[in-house]
Amino acid sequence: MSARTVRHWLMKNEPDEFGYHHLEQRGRGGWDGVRNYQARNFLREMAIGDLVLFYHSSTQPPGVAGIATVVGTAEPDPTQFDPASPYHDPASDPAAPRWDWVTIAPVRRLRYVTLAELKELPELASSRLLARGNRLSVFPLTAEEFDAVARRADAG
DNA sequence: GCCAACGTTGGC
DNA sequence: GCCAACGTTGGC
Repeated sequence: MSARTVRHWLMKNEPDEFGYHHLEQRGRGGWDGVRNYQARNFLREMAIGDLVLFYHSSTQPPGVAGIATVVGTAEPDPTQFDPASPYHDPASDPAAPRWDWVTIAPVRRLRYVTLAELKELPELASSRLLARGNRLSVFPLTAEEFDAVARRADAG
């Protein structure tokens, strides 16, 4: 038995670009476009079986749409080498790629939990999710934070 | 559309 | 190494 316990994460995306419904349609998907070193380093810490809250940002209202799980660990994000991609990074050396992605798959859709609801959860009061000025698109949650959101969704 | 917050870039 | 300028994020 592995001693490693499942870790919990939150990942943000704009639903118009890649929302939870897209993940459901495709079955699995590479999480491309992360171009922030701190977020990338979190991607590199992810292990298969880790659980992810899939958050919709820059939409009205923002909120958590579902649960996903990591099915593929970090590997080079191909969009960094694609000149046609908005995520193209000409400074990234193919011999030492700068940016990674992970592959995730849906676990279950949640009743949509809006940001306004998240702000009311005492378990999230000190979470990075609600921290002022937090713009990171990938970051860890505690199991307590993750469970509080799932319970809120299930409570209707 | 506005704006606060933050990361990155580049001149020095 | 500093820091001003600039670009991006993301809620409102």
